[in-house]
Amino acid sequence: MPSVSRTHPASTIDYLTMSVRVRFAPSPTGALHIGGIRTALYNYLFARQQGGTFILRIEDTDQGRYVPGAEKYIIEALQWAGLTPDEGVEFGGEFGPYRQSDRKAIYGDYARQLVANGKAYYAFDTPEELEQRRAAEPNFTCNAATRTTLTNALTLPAAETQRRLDAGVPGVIRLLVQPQEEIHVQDLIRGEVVFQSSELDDKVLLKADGMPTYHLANIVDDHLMQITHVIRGEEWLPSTAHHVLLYRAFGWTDTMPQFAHLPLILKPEGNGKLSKRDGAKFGIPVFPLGWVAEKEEDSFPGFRETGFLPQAMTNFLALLGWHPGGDQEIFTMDELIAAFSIEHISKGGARFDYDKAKWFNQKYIQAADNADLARYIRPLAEAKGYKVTDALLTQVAGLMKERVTFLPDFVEQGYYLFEPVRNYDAETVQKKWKPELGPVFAALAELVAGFNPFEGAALEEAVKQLIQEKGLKPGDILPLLRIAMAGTMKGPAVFDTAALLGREETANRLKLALAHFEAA
RNA sequence: GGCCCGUUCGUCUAUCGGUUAGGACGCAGGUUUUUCAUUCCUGUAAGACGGGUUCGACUCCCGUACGGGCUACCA
Repeated sequence: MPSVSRTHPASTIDYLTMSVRVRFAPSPTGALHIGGIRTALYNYLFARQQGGTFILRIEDTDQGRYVPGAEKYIIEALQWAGLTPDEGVEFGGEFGPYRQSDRKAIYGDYARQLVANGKAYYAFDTPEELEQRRAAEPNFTCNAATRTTLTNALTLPAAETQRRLDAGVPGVIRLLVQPQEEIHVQDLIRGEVVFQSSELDDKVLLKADGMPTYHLANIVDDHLMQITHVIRGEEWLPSTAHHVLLYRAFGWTDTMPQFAHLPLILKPEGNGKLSKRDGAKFGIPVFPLGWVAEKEEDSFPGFRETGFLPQAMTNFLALLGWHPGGDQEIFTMDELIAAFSIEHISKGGARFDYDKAKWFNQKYIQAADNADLARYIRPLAEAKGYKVTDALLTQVAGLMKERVTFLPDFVEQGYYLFEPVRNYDAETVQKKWKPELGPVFAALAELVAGFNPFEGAALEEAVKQLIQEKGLKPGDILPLLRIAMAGTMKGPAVFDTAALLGREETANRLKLALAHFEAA
């Protein structure tokens, strides 16, 4: 009879004395999806709160899926989001290397140790042979019921197995899953989840190319790096049974990390989890940073390029699947850290709500310091060819921040704060302009030209007085004044705009607008 | 198909056996601003279904339906 090893409760004492160590372990297979950022965020929040360590490990064991630039992207994205790792690739640490391809030698030894202990075995079936079996037998999987019909160390004479190994015949190492066992996983979010080992397959641990599979590398690294909590996506829940089996096989159950499986982020509309293609499909960013590919159609903008403040994105993501209770919506990073708790993570999938994301951004822009906003606006303004000063940008920020959603809105909606008016709103001109207003405009221009100091409130008072003297109402002139300054009926208070533009430019715009009105 | 997870307003969620089921986004109306936006106010709308357990169930249990994930020498 196979020996039945049971999960014995991990000695909780260890967790009380051991400092928290969590890791974010993405594969460099392309741009990091917003769901990945959320996973990183939760790990980060937990680490910070517990006074623990947040580690970045790169899981690049699949050479076929490796995408150049992806690792750099991941690091940049984490830093932009304010989730800088304490340890990991590019960040150093005592437990490196942190890139699995650089740890290749380690895994083979551990896999062979399992073979030596009878917990794993060599298997020589080729991918093609297995594919044929799967095609022929609907529910075929490699396990206790089928492994005796396959080509492996359990069915081959010992001498033949050795001959193949010596000859370098390609083969893999598979976990020997004992049937008839119950595997209990204690998930911090979902409670106890039970699996029947007879339903599990003999997972490949070491591939024919000598690289480990996710399962092996993950367990070995989490153990070696002394990871205390594994916070990852729900898609890993089914394979957690295998992971528990691996901890048992290695004899590491005492220090096995605690698991927390996060709910998935769902598409904005329709069914299924959010995917890479949804960005293009719905015309919204689903990545933190843009991705620049050789082909135009493979490139896309991210939250950053769309004009999100990183804090707005993280606040939005934090609440997508987690809530501390209470009515608070806006949280600083420090508040998130203080309030975070794994227990309050929801179980059900959360739909990606772009409207909510936009609202957060708007709120964060409104609340931001003008000088801080100026730093974000500068590159956008310079890209348009505007020559700007910090003083100007700070003023623009102050004038516009209550009416924008994205950072680029400052220079797009508020373009007339940087360059001449491009066109005048015809409808307003038609409705408000009368030839007899010409002299009034001339008087206005004169007033402006001699107005000193050129300050908004005082100018407003003077202009309104002038309007009154001419026997007109503010409503007769102010809309036209606005059109002269901005060309549109949308925007900041006219006199604030004029003050920002300065006396000379204001007078100039009055003159240009008058010419336009009279020609119309 | 098999295994696993899930299910409160359209969306994100609160509630941890006793509430007129609360908040936020969105939407609608109003207010403020002689523009737009902001602000503020009001409205809108929910416990998938069926059985239990209980004095009492959104909350616990079972079933069904629906949704999702996994089922690779991918992670």
